[in-house]
Order: sequence, then structure tokens, then C-alpha cells
Amino acid sequence: MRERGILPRGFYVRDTVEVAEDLLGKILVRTKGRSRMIGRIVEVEAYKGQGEDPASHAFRGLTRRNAPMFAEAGHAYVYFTYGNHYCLNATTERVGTAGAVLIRALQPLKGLEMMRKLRPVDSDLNLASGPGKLTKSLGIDTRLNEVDLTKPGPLFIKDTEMRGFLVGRSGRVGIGELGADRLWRFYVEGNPYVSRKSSVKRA
DNA sequence: CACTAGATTTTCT
DNA sequence: GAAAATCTAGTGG
Repeated sequence: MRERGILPRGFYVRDTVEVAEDLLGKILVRTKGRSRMIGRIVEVEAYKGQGEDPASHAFRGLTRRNAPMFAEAGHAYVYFTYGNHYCLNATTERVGTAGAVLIRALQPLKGLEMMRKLRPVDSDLNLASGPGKLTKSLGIDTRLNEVDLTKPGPLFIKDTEMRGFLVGRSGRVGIGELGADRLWRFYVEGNPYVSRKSSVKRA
């Protein structure tokens, strides 16, 4: 059976910051064995390319780890960090131009039992409200690196009719001072599944 | 509630 | 050998 509403390649072959904002509200689908886990993307961050974004893995050019950021848009970029966490990105821009959107938080919609199994928590609010939590609860690791997000498979992203929410904006989380002035974190205003509520970043 | 420190291993310099 | 796009537990107010 064909999947309907999957975001096409063209959605991702655009400016990274635009793609990031537009990914809010979209539906992430993770199939694992017989189970299917679904969540609404409620928080993202944009990371740009070589020489233009000091906070980006791609800032100093192509390396083994960041290769997916330079490759075709619409694929997963999964990396391991802090000795115990995986982070999930969607790649952007044209081939040769690096870019990726870090998916930071999900509002779980379906397959919650499986998610709780993968990441036991006391409250569902705590299930996928952070980049490391999200990958843990969906069973995502580097085996899913470079998976095509525009085709039905273990991991893909669908469009949604959900609109009308307010978009919040702030500096990115967890980076140092470099690039902190760029307000490239976007989130669904007021959504309880966003990783940090009082995102104080005023000008 | 706010803040600090430790865990733990891959990747790059 | 150092740092890392994080998380949790622990301390103190």
C-alpha cells in the first residue's frame, strides 16, 4: 500500500532555515518491525554550511561524520554525541552545499506503547521532548544514517493539514557562543512537548 | 525551582 | 587528547 502525503525531495532542497521552520507541525513516521510510531514535530534547529555557521558540524568542511550534510537533501543525518546520545537531522540544500535541520522534539501521536518500552518514563510529556530522548524513544541510531526520508521505509516525514499554530523562535540550544546570535531554533508556541519551556532569548 | 556536575564514546585535531 | 547540536541525578534555596 502506498503512503500518502510524504514530503517530496523539493521540500528539502531549499534554504535550511526555511526548511526548518516549515518542518514544524509535520509528521515523523518510524516503522520498526511490526510497530509504527508517529509524532508531530514541534521543535527544530537549522544548521548551515561550510564557512557560514560556526555552530554547524559542516563549518570546517567535509568530514566522515558530516558527509550526509553535503549529500542529497531529504535524507537522515544521525550522529552520536556526549558518549550516549543520538541526534536526528533532515538534510537540506543542493548537493555540495551543506545543511541540516536538527529535529529536537516530538509530540507522540501513535505507537506510544512501543515508545515507552524503548524509553521508560513517568510522563509522556517526557517521552520525546529533546533530541536525545526522541531518538531513544523511537529506536533511532546510526544504522538509520542516510535513510531517505522521502520514501516509505523505516523513517520518513509526511505533510499535515495542521496549521494556524504560532511559531516561537530563539537561539539554538547546546552550542557555545559561536553562532548563538542566530535565531535558528523554531518551536510550536505553547506546545508542552517542546524541550525547554521558558526559552528566554530577548532582544 | 535553579543550577552544577558526571556519564561515556565517537570524531576530529 | 579534547570536545561534543544531551540527559539525569543531586545539591542548595
